[in-house]
Amino acid sequence: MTFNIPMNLDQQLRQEITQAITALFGSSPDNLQIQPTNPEFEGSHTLVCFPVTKISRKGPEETARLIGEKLVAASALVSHFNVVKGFLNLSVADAAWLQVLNDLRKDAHFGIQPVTGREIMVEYSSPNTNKPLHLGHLRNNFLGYSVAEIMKALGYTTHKVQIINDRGIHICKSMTAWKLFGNGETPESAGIKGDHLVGKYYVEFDKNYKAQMRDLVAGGMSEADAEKQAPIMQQAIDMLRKWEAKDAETVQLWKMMNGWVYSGFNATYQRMGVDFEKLYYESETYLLGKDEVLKGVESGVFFRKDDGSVWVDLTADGLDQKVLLRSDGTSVYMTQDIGTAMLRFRDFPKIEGQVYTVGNEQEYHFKVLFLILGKLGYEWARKCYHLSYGMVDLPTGKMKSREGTVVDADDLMAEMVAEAKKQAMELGKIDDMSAAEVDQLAEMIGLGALKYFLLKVDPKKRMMFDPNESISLQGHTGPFIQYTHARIRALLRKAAERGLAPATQAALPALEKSEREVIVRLNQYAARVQEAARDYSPAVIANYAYELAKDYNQFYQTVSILSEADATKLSFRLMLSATVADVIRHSMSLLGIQVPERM
RNA sequence: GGUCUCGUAGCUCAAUGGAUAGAGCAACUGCCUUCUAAGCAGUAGGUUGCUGGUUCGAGUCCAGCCGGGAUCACCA
Repeated sequence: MTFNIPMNLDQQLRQEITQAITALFGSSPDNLQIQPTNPEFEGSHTLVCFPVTKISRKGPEETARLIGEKLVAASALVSHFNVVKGFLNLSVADAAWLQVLNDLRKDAHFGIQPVTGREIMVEYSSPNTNKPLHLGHLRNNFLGYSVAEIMKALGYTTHKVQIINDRGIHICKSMTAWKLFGNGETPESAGIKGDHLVGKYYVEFDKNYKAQMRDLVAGGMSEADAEKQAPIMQQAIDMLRKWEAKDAETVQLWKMMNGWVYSGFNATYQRMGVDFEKLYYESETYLLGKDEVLKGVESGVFFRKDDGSVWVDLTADGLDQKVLLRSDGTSVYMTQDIGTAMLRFRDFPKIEGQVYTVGNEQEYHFKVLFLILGKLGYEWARKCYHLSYGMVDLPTGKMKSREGTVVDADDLMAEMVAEAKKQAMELGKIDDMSAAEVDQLAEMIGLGALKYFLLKVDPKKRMMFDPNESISLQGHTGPFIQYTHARIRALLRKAAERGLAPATQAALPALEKSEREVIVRLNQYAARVQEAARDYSPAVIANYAYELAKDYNQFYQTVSILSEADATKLSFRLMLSATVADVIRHSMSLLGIQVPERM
């Protein structure tokens, strides 16, 4: 499938610069460095001329001047230039900028050139089922969802999935404690969300476990022995054994409590605004990798030790040896992940790879996993990517469930929405809204603030979550950008009331500085989306949306729009505003953030 | 200890090897009788942890050191 894609301004300019340099000096470097001009200088595009001096055999300033003169003479785009040291600052003609806006206005993809026929899978969330979601899961979910949306915007068919860690000792702990102390309590009888109720018994387990250990140690037992010997732990281990033996009563309890957790999770996911195409359950996949590992033993990829355990030797890759099957033949985490990966490529044969959104404490694990998949001969192993993100720290330090410093996802979302509502009411701009409309708006703003806060930071970096600062709705925040959108929409409504419509085709003799700057920013959007996808970084989009909103606000505050006497200018400014609103909405949607019509 | 990773304004964060390192918050000054002030303009705030090296050019690359963090389980 081929498209007739019109060349965009950046590509055209690059081509013209290459031609100019070739005409002047006989040849041109392949990778010309063209960067946005610093705001302190005039122009929009800057050619860094130092690398060209090798070909020009002249000083950087003279090289820049010669190229600039050539471009002004030969290029329809470049209107004038200035040289600062070795930097050639180019000013693009206003007519060209107007063309950029006209093209953008007509393009449903805002200049993004979609690829087609490519598919990718994005895994995110993937919680344990023994406690509710917390702040760390929020970063995970928002990141994974956003990366999937960004890939989608580039034309990929994306499959959002998660692996639910529904089996193992952790859920057995909650089950044991519930059995011992629950008295048949249910989410309904307790009036508590299912995931929180199960989490309550996980905490209950831990409390009793600790008390028992203390007693045992006081009685002279070593700490290591006490950890294993504590009666309640014995009961949990017994529970796991029964589960693996498919004991009917245990399986029934397991199903019931996991069911509570799922309905709780679903409510949380819904409020978060994330979704999944398919859920994988560890209980259904944990045996799958075993066959592949055994096959690997036969083909010599893995080896068996005397005690029967199976290992992979990665010392040649600079890593260690890693166990894949225990001596009793059971699977470990790695084995399960091998099986899950294969299952997913079987379910979705057209995906070219998958993105695993998992915290950076598992970097070693994924390095090993991808190496193993490669050794097993799977081509797609090279296209698997660990979207590794940093921990979210609190001002008090690391979140620790044992110390009760975990920030609960449901609580946090509720607080953010409540704060948004409070501030909206105080401003008094929405007094005529119905209660339902106010709630809907508060939801949009509160979640927008939270998502933006977590997404604006480079995913790879560890970040600080200060509850007081994060709840702020001013400055470099989601609500700032939402506000800019709402204000434009209000402007357009008011214009429509007065019978004024945005131009469909902009035509002006010249642009105001602030107008040109907004168009220059709009022109960068497609490239920034590409960059975000390349780096798996929603932060790129988040920062772009902020820059665009800032540029627009400056324009908004500098020129008059509805009271502009010149009808051509007025309709052009409406068109520019409408385009900004559209790009804000689009870019924010890539972050999973909705924008309001008024606020 | 081995490996990986981070260290930028008081705080939280930006900066494809390029120009005098930028925003927001906090502090201080202005701007609502005119399109939404959740906004705009301005002041102040820096030896980019330290020392070398590579380069025309280093916050960015390399080496060493100092200081955080992660990881190195027949846990997940």
